[in-house]
Amino acid sequence: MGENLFEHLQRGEGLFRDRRALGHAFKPADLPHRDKEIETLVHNFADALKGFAPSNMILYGMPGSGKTAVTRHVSSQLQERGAKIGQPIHTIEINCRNIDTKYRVLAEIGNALRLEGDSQIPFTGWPADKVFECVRARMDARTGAHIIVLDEVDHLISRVGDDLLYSLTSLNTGLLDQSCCSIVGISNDLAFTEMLDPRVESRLAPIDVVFKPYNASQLEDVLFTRATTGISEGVLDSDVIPLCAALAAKEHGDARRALDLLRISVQKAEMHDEKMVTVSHVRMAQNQLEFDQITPAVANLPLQQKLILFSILINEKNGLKNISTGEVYGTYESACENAGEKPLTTRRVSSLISDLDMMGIISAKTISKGRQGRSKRINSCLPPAFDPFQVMQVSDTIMTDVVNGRYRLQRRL
DNA sequence: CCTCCACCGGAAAGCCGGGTCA
DNA sequence: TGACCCGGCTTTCCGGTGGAGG
Repeated sequence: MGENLFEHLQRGEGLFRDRRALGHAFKPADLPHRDKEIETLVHNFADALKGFAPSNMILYGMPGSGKTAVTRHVSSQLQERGAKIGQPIHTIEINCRNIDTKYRVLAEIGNALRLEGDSQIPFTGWPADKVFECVRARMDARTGAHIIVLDEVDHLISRVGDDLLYSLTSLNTGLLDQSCCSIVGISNDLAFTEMLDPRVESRLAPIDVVFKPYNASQLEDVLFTRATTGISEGVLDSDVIPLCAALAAKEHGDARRALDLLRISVQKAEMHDEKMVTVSHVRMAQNQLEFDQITPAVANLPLQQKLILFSILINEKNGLKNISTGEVYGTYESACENAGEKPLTTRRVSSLISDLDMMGIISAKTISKGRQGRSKRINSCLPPAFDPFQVMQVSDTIMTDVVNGRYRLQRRL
C-alpha cells in the first residue's frame, strides 16, 4: 500500500509556498511600477479623511494594467487610516460587467449600505428612482465618505447609456453635511468619455489617470515580487519568469495573464512530479489558458447562438473560408429546422454574429465586394485542438446530421 | 463617375417572465 | 387582484455604405 493520496502535498515540499499569492484575489503589499498612479489616488482620496468629498476620477488602461489592484490597495489603506482617526470611510466596489443595468447597480449600492434593520432592495420590482432615493437616504444614515468604484464602467455605459452616472454624480449635492460620496470609474476603453454627455463628463472626470501597459521587464518585476511569497525557493528555472513576462507583454502587457501563466506553469510541473519548473511547463500553461478561456464561453452560449456558431463551423469544416452573413443564415435556417427551433431574423443573427466576434470565438470583418454587396467575412478563431461540437452539446439529431454530412452550403454564384 | 448589391447597424418598440405594492 | 416596474431577447423599420462593374 502506498502513501495517502494527499500525503506528499502535505509535507510542504510542493513547489508552491503560497499559491494564493499568484491568484487574482491576492492583495500584494507592493505594486511595482505603479507609484505615480498610487500617488495620484492617494492625493485625491486624502480629502475623504478630512470629511469632504474627493473628486470623482476615471482610471483608464488595458486589462491587467493594475487599475483594480491599485484602487483596492489605496482604498484599503484609506479605510485603515480612516478607522484610526475616527473618520468613517466606506468603499463599494462593483463590477459592471456582471452588474450591468442602472437598476442593479443602484440596488447593489443600496444593499451594500444596509444598516441593521434596513430591508433588502429586491432585485426587480421597484421603480429606479425609488432605489436611488433609498441609496441617498442610507448614505446619510451611515455618514462618512462613500467611495463607489465602478469597475469596467465602459461596458455598462455602452449598454445602457450615461443616465446612471448622471444620477450618481449628482448624489453629492443631495446629501447632508455628515456624508459625502465620490465615484471612481475604471475603464478598459480609452475613448470611454466620448460615450458621455459633456455635462456628465465634466462632473465625472475632473481627474483621470492613465495606466500604461506593463512592458516585459516590468512584468518580470511583478512576477518576482509575487514569486518570492508564492513559490518555493530555487524551483524556477531562470528562463521561466522572463518567458511568462514576454508572453504576457505581447498580450498588451497583461499582468493578470502573466500571473496566470506562472501559476499554471508551476501547477503543471507539480502535476508531473518534477522538482523544477521549466519553459516547457510555461508552454503547457499557455495552451491550457487558451483552452480554459474558450470552453466555458462556448458551452454556455444560448441555443440560438450555438446554432449560429454551429452553422459557421460546419461550413468551415466542409472547407469553406470567408463565409458571408447570408451564407451563414442559409445554413442556420436548416439547422433550426432540424433542431425544431424557429429561426431568428437576419437582423438578429447579424448582431449575434457580431457578438461571437467580440467574444473572440470567430472573426467577422465587414468588407465590400462591390456589386456583390457588403457583408461580413466570417472565419473561426478557435484553436485547432479545440473540438467545439463536443463542447456545444447541441441536440443529438443535429449531431447525427453533422456526422452524415447533411450540412452542405451552396455557395451562391 | 454613377449604380446598385447585400448586407450593416442604430433606434424604437413589443413580448414575456420575473417582481412590488395598495 | 390589477396597475405598474425591470430586464433580456427579439422584431420592425429604415437610412446607410464600399467598391466592382457598367
